[in-house]
Amino acid sequence: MSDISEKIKNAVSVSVKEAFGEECPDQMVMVERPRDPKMGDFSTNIAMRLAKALHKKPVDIANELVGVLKNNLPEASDISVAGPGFINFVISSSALTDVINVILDKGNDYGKSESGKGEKVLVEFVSANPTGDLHCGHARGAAWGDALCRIMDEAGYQVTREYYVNDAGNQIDMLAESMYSRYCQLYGVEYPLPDNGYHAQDIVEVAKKIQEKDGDKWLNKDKSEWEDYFKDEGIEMKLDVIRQDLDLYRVHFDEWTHERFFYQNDAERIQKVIDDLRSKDLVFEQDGAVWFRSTQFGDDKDRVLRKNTGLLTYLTPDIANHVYKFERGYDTLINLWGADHHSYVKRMKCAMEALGYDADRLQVDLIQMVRMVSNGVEVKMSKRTGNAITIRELCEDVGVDAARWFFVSKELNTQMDFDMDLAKQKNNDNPVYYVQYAYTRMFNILHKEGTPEFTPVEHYDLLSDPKEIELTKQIAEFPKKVEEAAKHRAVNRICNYCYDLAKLFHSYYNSCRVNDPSNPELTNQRLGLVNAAMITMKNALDLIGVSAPEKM
RNA sequence: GCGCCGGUAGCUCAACUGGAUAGAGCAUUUGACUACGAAUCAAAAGGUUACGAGUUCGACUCUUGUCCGGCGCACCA
Repeated sequence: MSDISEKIKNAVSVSVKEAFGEECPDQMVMVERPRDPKMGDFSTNIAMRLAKALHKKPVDIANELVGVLKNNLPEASDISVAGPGFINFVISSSALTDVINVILDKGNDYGKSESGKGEKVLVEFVSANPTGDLHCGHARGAAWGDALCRIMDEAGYQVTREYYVNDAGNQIDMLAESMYSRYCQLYGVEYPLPDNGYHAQDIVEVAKKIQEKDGDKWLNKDKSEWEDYFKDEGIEMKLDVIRQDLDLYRVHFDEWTHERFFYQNDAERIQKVIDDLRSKDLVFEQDGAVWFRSTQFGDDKDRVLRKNTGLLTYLTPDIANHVYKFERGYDTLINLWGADHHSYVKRMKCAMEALGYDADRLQVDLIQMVRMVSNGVEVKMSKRTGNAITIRELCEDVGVDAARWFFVSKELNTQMDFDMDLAKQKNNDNPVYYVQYAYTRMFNILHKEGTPEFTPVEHYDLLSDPKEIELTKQIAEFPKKVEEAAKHRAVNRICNYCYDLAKLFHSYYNSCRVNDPSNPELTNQRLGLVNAAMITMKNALDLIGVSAPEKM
C-alpha cells in the first residue's frame, strides 16, 4: 500500500468505527486534495456525511475524530478541523515522497490498476461506412474512442476495440452504382450517377484502380454481371484507405465485424432475432411490413424490422450484431455514436431488453458535432479537394499530436469548435506544445552533459520546497486519475492532468534548480523526482495517444 | 409540438459527480534570460455559473419552470 490517500481513507474508516462504533465502508470516505495547499495536503468531508446518522454537529464529530486519527495515521504531521467540519491532513514530506521509488520501480506500468476488475468491455467506435474517406467528424470519435480504450485498459478492464463495417444494404448499392458511373466516364461512356450516390473524388480513384486492374472488361455489361464485383472491390478499397488513415492517426482495431456476416447462411442470425422477438409476441405485421413492438419498452413508436419491400431495415442486422457481442462474452458494450443517432439509442436498448439482456449493459456515449474553424469562421470544405476535410488532411495540416489532443481535451457531449489555426501553432498558445515542452525539459535535465548520474536512494527526505511537494502530490495521484477517467469515461480528464502536471513542472523548474553542484545529495534526490515526473508524463501522454518528444 | 445535448471571465475551456474563497490558458496590464531550453515563469485585473423557484449544514452540480443554441423525430443508414 503505497498510496498515501488510500492510507488516509483506511485510517478514517477505522477511526470512525473506534470513535462512534459506526460501520464506515471505504466508499463512504472521500479523501481529496484541497484547492488551496495552505489548508493541508489532503482533506475529508466525512464529518458532514455522518452528521445525519450520528445526530451530531459536523464540527463536533470532526473534533472527536481528530484525536483518534492522530493515533491511526503516523504519516500525518498535523490534523485539524476547518470550516463547516472538514478534517485537513498535513502529511510529512517523507511520507509523500516515498511515491518516487514506487514510480521508478514501476516505470511504464505506473498508472496501471485493477480497478476495472478484468471486466470484459467491447468498445465500438468510428464504424464509418466504407463509402468515403474518414473526415473530421470521425476524427473526434476515433481519438476519443482510442484513448478511452487505452485508459480503460490501463485501469484493469479487458478491452476490445471493434469497428462495425456497414457493408450491406442500400449505401453499398449506391457505392457500386457510383463507382460504375465513374468507371464508364473514364471511357467517355455515359452511365447515370444517382443523386443520392457518392459524388466525391475518392470514388473516381477507386474507379481508376478497377480500370488499371481490369481495363474495359466491365464496359457495356449488364448490371447483374458487374454489380457484385464492384461492391466487393469498392468495400475492400475503401476499407483499405480507412485502415491506412486510422493507422496514420495511431488508431487500431482488434475486431472488424461486417454487417454482411449477419446475412450469411440465409441471414440465420438475423432471422433468429426476429424469431426470438416473435416468440415473445413482440412482432406484428402491418402495411406489409414487419414491426418490433418497441413501445412496450418505452420507445416513442414501434420500429420496422422488415420493410414492405422485403428488405431489412438497418436496425435489424444491428440488433443481431449487438446480440453477437453479448454472445462472445462481453460484460459491457460501449458504443460511440454521432449525436444525430441519439434516437437510435433508445430503440437498441429496447431491443436488448426485449431479448432478455440488461439494457444497462449497453452504454452509448454520443459524440456531439464538431465545427472546424479557421480565422473565426467555420470551414466546411477542404480548399484542396472541395469535399469535407479528411482525417489525412487534418493530420498533415495540424499534426497527429495536435489533432488528437484537441479532440480529446473537450468533453464528448458538448459541441466543439476545432480551432485549426491554434492547433497549427507551435508556440505557448497551443496547449499541446506546452505539455510536450515540459516533457522535453525533463528529458533535457536528465540527459544534459554535466548532469550527474542519478542513483536511487531509500528516502527522498531532502525534498522540501513547496513546489517539489506539489509536484510529488500530482504525480502520486496519477493512478487514481486514470481510474476515475476510466470509470466515468471522461478521457478529457487525462488531458487536464497532463496540463496540470506540465504547469507544476514548469513552475518548479523556474523556482528550483535541479542540478546544484554545491549540493550533490539534493541534486540526486531532485533527479529522482524529475525521473518520476518524466515517467508519469510519458505514461499519461501515451493514454491519449500523444507523443512525448525528447527534442522539439 | 415531442425527445436528446449544451449555456460558467471579453474568447476557448476546467471544476475530482453535492464540498471550503468557481479555477486555467488566450487577450489586457506589470515584472524576470552573464546558471538546467524564455516554446518558460512570477503577479494584477476580470464572475449574480443564462434566468426564476425548490431540495439541505452546503448547489455550477440534484428537481422543476422559462429563455437561447445545436441535433434528432423514416418502411435512410
